[in-house]
Amino acid sequence: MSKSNNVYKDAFNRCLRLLDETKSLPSEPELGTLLGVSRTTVRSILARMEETGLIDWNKRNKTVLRAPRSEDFFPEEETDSLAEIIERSFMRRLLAGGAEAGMQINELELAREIGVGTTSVREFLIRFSRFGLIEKRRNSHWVLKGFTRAFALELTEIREIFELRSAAAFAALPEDSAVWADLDRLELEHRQLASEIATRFNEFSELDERFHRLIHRASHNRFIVDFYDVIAMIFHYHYQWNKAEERQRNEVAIQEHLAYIAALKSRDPGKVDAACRKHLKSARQTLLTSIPEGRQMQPA
Amino acid sequence: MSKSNNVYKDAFNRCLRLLDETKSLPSEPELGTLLGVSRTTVRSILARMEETGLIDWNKRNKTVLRAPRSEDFFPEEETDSLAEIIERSFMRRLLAGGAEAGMQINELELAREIGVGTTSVREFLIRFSRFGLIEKRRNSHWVLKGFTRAFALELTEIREIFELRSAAAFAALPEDSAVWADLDRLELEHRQLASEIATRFNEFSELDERFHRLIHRASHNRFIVDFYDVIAMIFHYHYQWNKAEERQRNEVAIQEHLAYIAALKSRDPGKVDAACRKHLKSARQTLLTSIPEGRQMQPA
DNA sequence: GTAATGTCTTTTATCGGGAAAAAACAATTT
DNA sequence: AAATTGTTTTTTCCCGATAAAAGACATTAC
Repeated sequence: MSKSNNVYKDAFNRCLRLLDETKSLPSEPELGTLLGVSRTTVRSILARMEETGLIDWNKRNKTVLRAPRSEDFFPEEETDSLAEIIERSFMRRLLAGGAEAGMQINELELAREIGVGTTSVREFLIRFSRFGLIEKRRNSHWVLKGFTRAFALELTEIREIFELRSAAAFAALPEDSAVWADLDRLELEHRQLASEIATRFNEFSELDERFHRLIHRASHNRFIVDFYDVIAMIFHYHYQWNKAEERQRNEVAIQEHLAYIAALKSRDPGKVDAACRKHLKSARQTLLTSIPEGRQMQPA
Repeated sequence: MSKSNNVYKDAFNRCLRLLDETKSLPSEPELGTLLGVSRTTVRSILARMEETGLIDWNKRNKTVLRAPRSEDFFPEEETDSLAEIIERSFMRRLLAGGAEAGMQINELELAREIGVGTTSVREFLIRFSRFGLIEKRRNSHWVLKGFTRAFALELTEIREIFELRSAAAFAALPEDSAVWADLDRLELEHRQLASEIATRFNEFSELDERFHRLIHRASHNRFIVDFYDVIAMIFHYHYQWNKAEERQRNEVAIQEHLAYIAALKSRDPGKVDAACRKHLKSARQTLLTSIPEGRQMQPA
C-alpha cells in the first residue's frame, strides 16, 4: 500500500456535484482544469461514473444518466491527503493537553500512532517547522516549543509590522488596479454576512483569511505573503478550539473589517493606519485571551 | 547502503585535532559533549584510534601514543551530511546558469544526478522552500522562482525592517545584559580583522554572520531570528560567486560595523538607526550589483 | 555514591520499490 | 489544423527495511 488514491476520490466527489447542473460533461482536459487534476485522474473518474451508471461515456459524449445519490460519494475521510491527516492528528495532540514545552517529539511513535509511514511524518515535521512551534536537534529528535503566550506575542508582532505596511501599500495602489474590485466584492460579502450573522457567524473565519490575504498581497513581497500561512494556520486551529463568544467576536471583527475597508477606499494613509491598528489590536486580544497566562493552550 | 557514517567521520577528524593538544583524552561522555555526538559515536572513534595506533585505550585510560598524520584523517568530502551535499549541488545548478525562472524542478532527475535517494531530495526541497526561491505545485513538480532582482529586493526589504527593530531593541537592553560583553568581543575581532585585512579579508563573511545574528537575537522574536537563516544562506552563496572587489567591500563593511557597534554602545536611538541604515543600504547595494538587471544571477 | 564504562534498545537517516497521478506522445475526430 | 481521445512513459508519494547514531539500562571503577 504505497499511495492512497485520495486525489481521485476527492475529485470524484467534486465531479459528482457537477452532475446536478448539467446534462453532459465537458471534454477531458476541461474537466481536468476544472477539478485541478490530470487527465489520467479524470479518466478514472469517468470510468467509475460509467460503471456505476451515472453517465453514459462514449468518446466525446458523456451524457448524465441520473442524479448522484449519497451512496455514490466516497466517504469524506478517504478524500484527505496524508499531509492533512497528519497535521490534524498532530495538532489534536498538541492542543489536547499534555503537550508541554520542551517535550520531545518522536517520529516513529507519531507515525505508529497515526498509522502512516515515517517518511510522511518526517516531511510533515519539516514543513511544519517553519511555524516556529517545533525545532530540530541535529541527528536527533524534534523539540516542542509550545503554544505559549510568548509564541502568540511574537507572531502578532510580526503580523502587525507586515499588515500595517501592506495596508499602506494597498491604499497607495493606482485607481485602475484590479484589487479595488476585489475589495468591493469582499465588502459586499461582509455586509451580507453581517446581515445574517445569527445563522452564518461560523463562515467568518474563511472570509477573514481571504480579506487579509488580499491586503498582504499588496506588499508584493513573498516573505510577507508567505508569513500569512503561519497566521492562517494558527487562527484556523484557534477558531476550532475557542468557541467562546464566537458569534459576538465575529460580529465585532466584521464591523472592524468594514471600517478598515472604508479607510482603504478613502486612500487616506492616516485613516488606514488607524483602522488597521484597531483591528489588529482586537485580533491580538482575542488570541491572547485564549492562552492562559504561564500555561499551555488547552482546548475549550 | 542506508545511511552514511559522516557524523562519525567528521567527529573523528575533529577528535584527531584534539590529540595534538593533550597527552590523554577525557571520559567518553565528556568527549561526546565536546564533539557534539553521542557516546556510541565516541566509542567508534576511540576504537578506530586504538586500531590505528593513535592511542592506547583501556577503560578510563586513553593515552595518546603519537601525533596524527594526514593519512589518519578521513577525506573532507566524506564528512559532509547528505543535506549539505544536496544543497551544494542544487545551488551550483541554480547559479551555474541555465536556471531560468519558471523552470520546473524534477526530484527524480536531481536525485539521479546527485546520486542520492529521492527521499533526501524531497526533504531538502521542502526545507529549502522557505527561502522563497522555489514553489510546490500540489501533486506535481516544484517551480523555480529564480534568483532575481525582485527576490533580492523583497529579501532586503524584510531584512531592513527586522534589523532596524532588532538594533533598537538591542540598544535598549539593560546595562548588565550579557550581550554587551558579546558585543565587546565582536568589536575586538573586527579591529583585529581590520588590521590584518590584507591577508584575512575572506574571514569577514563568518564574522558578519555572527554580528548580525547577535543583533537579531535582541528582538526576542523567533520569526526575526529565523529569518536570518534566509539572509545567511543567500549571503553565503553570494560571497562564493561574487569575488569582485571582495577585499575592498569587506574593508568598507568592517568600518560600517565598527560605526554600528559604536552607535549601539552609545545607546542613542537616533545614532543606532542612522548607523544601521547606512550599513544595510550598502549591503543591499552589494547584493544588487551582483544581479544583472532583468536577468538571472550568474556566477562571476 | 557518583561517574565512568559496557551492553542493549530505540530512533533517525536513507534507500529502493511500487501504486497513484501527472505528463508526454500518438492516433483520432470534428 | 486544432482540439480530443487513446496509450505509454515518467514522476510523485509513500511504505517498509536497514545501517548509523542516539539513548537507556546495567555494571564496574574510583
